[in-house]
Amino acid sequence: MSEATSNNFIEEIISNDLKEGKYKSILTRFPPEPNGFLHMGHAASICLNFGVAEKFGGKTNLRFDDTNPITEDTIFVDSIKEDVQWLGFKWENIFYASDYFEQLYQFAIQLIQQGDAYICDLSAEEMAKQKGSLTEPGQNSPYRNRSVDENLTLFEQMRAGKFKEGEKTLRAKIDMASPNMIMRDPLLYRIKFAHHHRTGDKWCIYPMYDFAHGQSDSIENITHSICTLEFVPHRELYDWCIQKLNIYPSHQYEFARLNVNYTVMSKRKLKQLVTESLVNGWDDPRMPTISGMRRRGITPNSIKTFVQKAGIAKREKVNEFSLLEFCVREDLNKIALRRMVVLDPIKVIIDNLDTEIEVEIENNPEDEYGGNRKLLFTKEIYIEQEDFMENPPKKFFRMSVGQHVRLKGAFIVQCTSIDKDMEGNITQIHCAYLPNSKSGNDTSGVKPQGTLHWVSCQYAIPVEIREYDRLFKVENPDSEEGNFKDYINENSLKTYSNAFAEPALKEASLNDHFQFLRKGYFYLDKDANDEKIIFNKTVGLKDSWK
RNA sequence: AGGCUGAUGGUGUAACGGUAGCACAGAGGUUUUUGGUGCCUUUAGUUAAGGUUCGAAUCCUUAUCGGCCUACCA
Repeated sequence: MSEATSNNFIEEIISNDLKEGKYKSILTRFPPEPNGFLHMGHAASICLNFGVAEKFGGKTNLRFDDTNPITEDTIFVDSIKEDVQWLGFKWENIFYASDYFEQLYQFAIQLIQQGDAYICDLSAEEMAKQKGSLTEPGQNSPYRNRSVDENLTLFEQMRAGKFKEGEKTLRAKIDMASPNMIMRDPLLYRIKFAHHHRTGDKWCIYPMYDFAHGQSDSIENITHSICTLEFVPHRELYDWCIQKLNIYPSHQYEFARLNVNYTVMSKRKLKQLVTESLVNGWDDPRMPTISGMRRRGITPNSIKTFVQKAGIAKREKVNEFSLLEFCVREDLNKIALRRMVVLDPIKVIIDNLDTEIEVEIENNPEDEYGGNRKLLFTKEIYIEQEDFMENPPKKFFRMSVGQHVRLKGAFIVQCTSIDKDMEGNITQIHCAYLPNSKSGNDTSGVKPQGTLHWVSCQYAIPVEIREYDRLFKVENPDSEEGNFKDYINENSLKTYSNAFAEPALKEASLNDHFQFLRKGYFYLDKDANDEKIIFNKTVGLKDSWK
């Protein structure tokens, strides 16, 4: 099997670096901040970082970028670990930026000693004012030329808690006229009297992202530090720090974040949906979070395939949700156990049947070793309301008076009449079955055009089915006028509380993925219990009938 | 406006100066005891204008359009 898949531009860079002997092996890292749950965009980053390492025989560290104690928490650390593992990746080491706080502090001292950093007394507002604009240079801070000794003393006092929050900062001395705003004497350290999830109250000064990330990469000897496009302007500072400190030269490469239409992919917005109860938590099956997708029944394989098909490039892009659906169906079609569930039932009476007849149906036609299961065909069954029409259009292959249909795995039936209530609603349907049409032994010669799924009224178990639609009404909520929440699809959750499932589904577990025949792929909800069995619809089947 | 960055069918992605290909979506057909799956066919593209070259999606120039950057967030 010749590997024909071409490299993406990151893999191309790595491949060349390896070829030129720049590195003997590569080391990447996935660097989430533990302040929220991972989403599809993170999945892309995970697949990229771990994927290139696997592809080129390297390793990947999981590193928590925990330099802002205000927002970070161990519950996020735990969920992130779980999600990465669930996707099927193994990290070489787990590190935390906070592991390096002492080392980072020493790096800061080195910068001060070299005259490359200074303590600044400006407030946030004053600093912003002096920053200049995109077209105008900024002004130097009046504190820019403090002596090395004074800076050293002040920095030591900052660490010792001698100053209030916001009173002093450590700044890099670079260039207030740089066309790159990031390089206009950026903040390196700020004072925060906050409890850190790992270092506790040991520190009251914390490094900024720009002073922590590159150095952390360098300390770990990361060869390729892969991040998203918005960090492009930070690369100049990333390189500046490494060069001034004269430490291991990790290099940063940027790719376009992954977006999917009809949803949002920013931690901030997802958090808003959760805190304002617009969805039912981070793992709501409508959320593009890893935990939401897991709960919905989307498999790690299909996420990986999707990310792979979506590709890695440098231009902003929005992928179609239908590509994800395709990947999910492709995976689930091979592994999902076939079962019959009637979501919206109507009763059918087989008038000429007075016994129970055992029938056998395959568990998965795509799996020759999948085996069969037995079901009882009984006098009273449920079918889907939408599978019957009193006045059918020409191409309606389902049930209508006089028409023959096959009941999956059982018999051919012919509808004889319908009962209605006072208001004219159909209450039940009468049929006659063809005794010589049993599935597998059909000698009736009748060839119905349609096959319906069904459950026995007597043996079916009640279940709740939750069906999900897109979370937003517009393709790209981010680029619409006004607030993204104005475009929420208020009908994104539809609950069938009256559904009936074949008995085998009593044994459903979180290890099983199901295809409910003619309806779609379904997955047991984690909140289901013995009293209430709940299934989430993962994705529907392709439907070529309108 | 300053800097950085990008532009290939509806969407996403290849082609590394030499036949614009693949996937999804769409359309049509075929198979089928799931209107599923499989299989077959098909529609549709190099932002624009110049230039270099035997030959340009690719190199050069200009234009146009998009994204990002002025948080004591990451």
